[in-house]
Amino acid sequence: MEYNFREIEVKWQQRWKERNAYAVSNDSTKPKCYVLDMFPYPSGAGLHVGHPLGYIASDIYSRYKRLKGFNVLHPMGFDSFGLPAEQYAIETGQHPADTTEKNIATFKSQLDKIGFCYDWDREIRTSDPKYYKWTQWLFLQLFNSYFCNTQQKARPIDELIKKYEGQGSKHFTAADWNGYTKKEQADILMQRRLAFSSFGEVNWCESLGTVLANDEVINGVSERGGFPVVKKKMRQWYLRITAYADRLLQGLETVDFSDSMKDMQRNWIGKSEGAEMEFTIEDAPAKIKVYTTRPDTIFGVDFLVLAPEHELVNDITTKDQREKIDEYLRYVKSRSDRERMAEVKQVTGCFTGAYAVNPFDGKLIPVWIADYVLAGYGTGAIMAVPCGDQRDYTFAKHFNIPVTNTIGGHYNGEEANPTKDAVLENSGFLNGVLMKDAIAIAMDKIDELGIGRRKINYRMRDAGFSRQRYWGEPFPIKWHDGIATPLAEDELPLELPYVKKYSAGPEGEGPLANIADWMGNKFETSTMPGYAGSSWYFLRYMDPNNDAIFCDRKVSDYWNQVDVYIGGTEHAVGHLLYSRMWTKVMYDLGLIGFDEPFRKLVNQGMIQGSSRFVNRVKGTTTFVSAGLVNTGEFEGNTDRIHVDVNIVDGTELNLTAFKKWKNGEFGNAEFILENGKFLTEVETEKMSKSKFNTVNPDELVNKYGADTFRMYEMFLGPVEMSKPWDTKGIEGVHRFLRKLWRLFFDEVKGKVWTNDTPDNAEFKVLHKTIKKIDSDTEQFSYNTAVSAFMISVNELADLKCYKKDILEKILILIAPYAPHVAEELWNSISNTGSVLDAAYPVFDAQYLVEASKDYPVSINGKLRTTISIATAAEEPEVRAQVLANEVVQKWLDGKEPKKIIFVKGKMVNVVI
RNA sequence: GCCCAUGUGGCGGAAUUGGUAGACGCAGCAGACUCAAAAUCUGCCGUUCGCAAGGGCGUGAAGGUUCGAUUCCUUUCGUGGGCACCA
Repeated sequence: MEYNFREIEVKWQQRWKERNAYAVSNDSTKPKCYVLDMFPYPSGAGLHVGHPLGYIASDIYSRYKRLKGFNVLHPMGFDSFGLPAEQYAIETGQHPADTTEKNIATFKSQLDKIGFCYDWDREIRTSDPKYYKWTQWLFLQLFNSYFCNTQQKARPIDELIKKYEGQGSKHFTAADWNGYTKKEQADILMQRRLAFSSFGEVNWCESLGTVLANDEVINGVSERGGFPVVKKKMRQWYLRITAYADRLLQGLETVDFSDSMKDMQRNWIGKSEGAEMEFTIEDAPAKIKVYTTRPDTIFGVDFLVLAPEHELVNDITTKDQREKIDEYLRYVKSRSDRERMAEVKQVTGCFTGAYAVNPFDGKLIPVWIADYVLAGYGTGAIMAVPCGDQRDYTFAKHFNIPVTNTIGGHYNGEEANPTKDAVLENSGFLNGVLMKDAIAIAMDKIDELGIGRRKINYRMRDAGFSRQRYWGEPFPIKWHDGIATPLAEDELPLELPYVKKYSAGPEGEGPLANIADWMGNKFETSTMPGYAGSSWYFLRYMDPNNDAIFCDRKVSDYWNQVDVYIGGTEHAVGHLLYSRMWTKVMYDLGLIGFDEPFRKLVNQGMIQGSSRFVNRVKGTTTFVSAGLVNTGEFEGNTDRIHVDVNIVDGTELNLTAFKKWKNGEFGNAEFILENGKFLTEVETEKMSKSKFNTVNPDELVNKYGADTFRMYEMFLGPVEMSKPWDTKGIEGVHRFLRKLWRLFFDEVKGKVWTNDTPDNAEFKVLHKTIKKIDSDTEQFSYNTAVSAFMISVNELADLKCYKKDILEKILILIAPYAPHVAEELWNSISNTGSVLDAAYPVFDAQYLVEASKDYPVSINGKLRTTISIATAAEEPEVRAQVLANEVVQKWLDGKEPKKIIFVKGKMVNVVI
């Protein structure tokens, strides 16, 4: 009987499906465990080997928790709204709904072949009206709420309206409020809503007549067509995530994310404490507000820099400078934020002609504009201190602005020094004060003089929440006379209308603006962004078919937080912050009972592609093996061509397959071999179709089986680590599973397993394995767990152990990793029930007790020998044994050791 | 540029987190079984000196702390991810 994985896997997948083995109940006496993957965007390329990495890890964990007695929720769904489907529609005319449907079918069949334990009855799709009805409903909750600064939480906007009607606000009286027009009232309320509408800048491409994503803009021109792209102000929707900045920071203390992930979120939020100060302008009424975290450097300010988009630029620019400023503004408009930040070496800027007055000493300082200052951060203006800030210094040198030194010897005249440890000089009332101390003194002075105030600043901006696109959730909003009016709950979902064309509307509005019916109803024409649906999907899985509410409160109280969330770091700041914010809002409004969605986060690494290249002699059909490319006549005379990684074995090209590849494009190729082989070059790149480095899991599952595929993906390395995909090692894992099989059945002899009683050596192997697998599985250390299984099976094979008492326990341990083969063997050794619900083996330490240990003995930290010493031995005994050892005596050469270090159970080090 | 991660044999990686560097697997080499092939099994497998015993070197690079450093600190180089309309 041989290991016929194809038959076994199909059989069990069917049986599990028939008896609903993965159905999850919301009603159980068992403890709950919620294991979630970041759901995929169903792209047209299908699943590649990178996708399943995290899915397999979470599947193993789910199955393991189930064996340990938990009621496990492990769902899967699709993030099916998004830009790629729309771009594909523009290119091919196929409707996104159709392509998305097709892609999801492909994804599902691919996922099923790998044998995941999903409860498909709980599947969700963000583009399904039954789902996005609740996305729209939640948007309305955000729209109808404001952030109460006293309570530090979201409250219904009606409470604010009542307050305005009854007592007014800081800025207006109740009588004022009641006298305002509807539009004026709406505008004031809009400034407090958690989902609000305002004006923002977008990438505008005049030639395409559309707004573009940053990804669609390359070096200032559109990716499609290469047309110029400029910034344009348009009405947009935003989420007031900045209101939650502090709570998003505090919440990080309560969750189990990696430190690096928390760092990334903290940096994104970018909280800083400093002062906002006003500089008056000489001969002009304007005042420029700057934000600084270093008010101690105020006497070192040699110029001010405004962001080119700053609203005062126009007002303060002098006649002489007008032309130059306009020219500079045109230049800036063509550059993306990312370019502006990245190209630091290229110093650009322009003098406005205006001078500001230093509020402390009255010194006149020139006002410049430069693109290294971003409008979105702080006040969009900075005070430049060249002796303390390198960018300011570079700018000053480039434009010959004299540098004031306030830090004495700490400044060498050649580069800035951002120290806080200098004693201040040339600094008026701060002279002689240590900079660290001067910060607080300067703050007090600013307060005292009334020229500014202390301020906490955040780098984070409110989140743009509208897209001028078709394939997204419509906003449940109508516009009447400039007032945004929400739809009533019973009008939801507002369904996305079916269209045949996806081109932008007039003035760059979304494609919905082309629909007469839509415009007649005065519906909002933009749609929600990709992250709308993904900001709350983890709640819908709990109660996916509820028509009355997004998720019943009793159900969300039961499942509560996601216990483990698995996904890539690329979502570190976007998706994770948005879903954390939505959760906090829902918590504030009493819709759910917890305010952090994810208790623990596991970051999976990226699987990169391993590209292969062949080298062709220029202008010929002759190909040269990799080792010969830089030799003789070939040097510098070859082109490098991507070749399909699937027709290369390691680095050796399969010549027959190559000739057939791409419908025989290289059919008449000739090859110059080395040592009888044709070798390719290797490079690690992003996995992508165009680089011919994608590997389809289907092919591997067909060839080796799902169990082998699952274990091999885990064996590649730690889940958190990025690594290039290489199919080469999969044979080893397959061999291992066949070896496991042979402990039960022999190809010739048939059944070999027995009911004999195991001996101590066999129990030792088993319990060593239980201990290792249990802790590795709990800690997501799956590569070492696979290795431990291999060691265990190797040892059992060496011991010729075919005993059921040992083997059935091994089957339970391995069931989360290789469920099909485990279930097959479990059933064939006549166990009743399914291995999916077996009781997890319990580790017993008594089998691992040892009488002695081979201690490594080092001389001066270098290993020289090992000595077998009783496990219980203490220092004096060990000392005597070590000194009596031949090798140690040889190294001592008659001398006394200076010191002997003994770490019980670890090692001995003799210092000479 | 800023933020985060990472660097160990020919390759993927391991190392109880300061205590035997290279577990496990791939590839390779040698052998057994076979008419042959596949499958399987056995041995070798960082580098260098040496017949051997044994020694030197070795975790991107350079310093430092320590009895002892892949692990901690400083500096530096390379690679990957993110940077707000890709998801």
